[in-house]
Amino acid sequence: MRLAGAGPATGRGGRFRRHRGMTKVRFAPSPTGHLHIGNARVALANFLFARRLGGTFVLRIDDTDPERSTDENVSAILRGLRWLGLDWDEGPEADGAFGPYFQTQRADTYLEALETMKANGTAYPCFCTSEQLEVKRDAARTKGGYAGYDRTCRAIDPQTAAARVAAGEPHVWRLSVPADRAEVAFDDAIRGHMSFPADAVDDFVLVRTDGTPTYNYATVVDDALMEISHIIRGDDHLSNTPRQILVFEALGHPVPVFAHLPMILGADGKRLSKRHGATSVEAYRDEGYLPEAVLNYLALLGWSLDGETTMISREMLSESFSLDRVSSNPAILDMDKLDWMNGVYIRELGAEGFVARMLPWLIDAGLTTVEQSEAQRPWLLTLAPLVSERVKRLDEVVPMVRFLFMDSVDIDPAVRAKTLESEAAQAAVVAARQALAALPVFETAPIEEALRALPEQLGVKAKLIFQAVRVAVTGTTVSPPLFESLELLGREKTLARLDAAAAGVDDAAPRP
RNA sequence: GGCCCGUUCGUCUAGCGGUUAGGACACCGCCCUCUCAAGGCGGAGAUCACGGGUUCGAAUCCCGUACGGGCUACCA
Repeated sequence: MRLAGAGPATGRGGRFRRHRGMTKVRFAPSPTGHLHIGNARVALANFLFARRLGGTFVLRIDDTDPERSTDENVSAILRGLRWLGLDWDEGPEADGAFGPYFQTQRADTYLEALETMKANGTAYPCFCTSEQLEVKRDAARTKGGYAGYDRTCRAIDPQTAAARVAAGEPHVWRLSVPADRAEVAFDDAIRGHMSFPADAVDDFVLVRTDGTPTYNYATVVDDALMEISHIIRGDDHLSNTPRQILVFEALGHPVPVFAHLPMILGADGKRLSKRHGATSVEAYRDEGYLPEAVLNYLALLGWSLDGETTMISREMLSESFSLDRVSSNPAILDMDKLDWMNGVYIRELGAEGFVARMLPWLIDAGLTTVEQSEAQRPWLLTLAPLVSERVKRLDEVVPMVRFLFMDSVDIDPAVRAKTLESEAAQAAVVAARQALAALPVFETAPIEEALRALPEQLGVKAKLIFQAVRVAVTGTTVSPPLFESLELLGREKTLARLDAAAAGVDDAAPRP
């Protein structure tokens, strides 16, 4: 493989200096309005690679399409990255001596680089119109293998071409693929040796008629000027790599190391899209996933530490991530496993941590307020372990604890019929009410003691009694542990609900 | 069409010439148990896409085929 030194003469490539053995990677999303989960994984790989090697992680916004580059679209990307804790060393809202970090603000840079390529003959003007090209393309395709632009304008002699350009004739600038080049090859850090026939690379457009750069051109100019040492990206860019290598060489810049990550697919094996569920990182946040869980899960998608270890913290990842353990086949997002992992992280939060995470959800649901929660703090800390053990996602918390915050509960008629309307259940509710009313202190241990005495007293199965009380008090057949729940609810509400459960049945189905 | 990439339990993966093909999620059963979870124990689940080679020996190396994916734009 030819490196810069052996490449075309640079003429005046002074700005394209060699990177000095420093590890420097970049994540360069286009501002689509959200951070896609697949992109997040690319960002994570770059972040971890940089951390592992003590290198620099650059965030660059590849917004060659100014339409999309709104403040909101950009900040959505930044929010997503920050939520995951992927801090960048250089880029928007960070320091960096290589900015600006928005392609829309680097127009002059691309034109300047083009001068280098004009001077060393690696770029030439093309006057073909889009319509002409389309005709040519169709003709070539129906005939067989299409091999890109037919290089018509490359044959125009330089003086003539320069004159036409000077005369203001509309034109684009194309890369001149070296005629003597047989192949373009490189060693991918993940997939090994890659080789492409040079004639599979066409003289693609570098700069459009309107003077704006194309992606494959702009990104190379930026990677070169920002001294990126390793380009870690999705394998949808694998086929673009030979094109980009040729531009690096034309600019007289060393070619970075490439690493192409496999893509993430939906459950049906197709490219991930909306119908597969959440695709944006913020959607995962809104569904109650913890950033540390998403991060851990994402890291394991296409990468493994040893094939055994699954729970890996960000810190541990930063110490152990390596490209040679990235697999090269695409991975399907398994929401079940993500849910499981999220549950593990939730359980590891501890009471304090869990309260901190669930509080915004409670407030959002209108169950409490910031002010109230201060006073409720000890109560919330008691509640935390009862709930954290039973949820996989934070969005499950509100439905599970709602009964604790309401004045009364609604009971589904079918559930009521099944658990509360039998005579035994009615007797149990009444007996439980009496026993609980008589307790000197309304705490879990005495509550449990009182209720456990009931089965023998009444000659009824414990499960029937507990289930009746549970439904009466929580409104559902599934709830956090009963005795603890009653303490958290408090005597007053508990007794009121037991009364209502008895009365409710009487109203609905008066006994003879 | 052309050029590239990929293919180990349903899913994520370990494996890098000799293993009873290992682990995790999901699934099933048992235990624990006031429901649901969590936890513990056990189980089922992969002719390593297929066909040829190379080799004493192949999931591992080579070549084909099939299937999936990407690129092939004055999109990124």
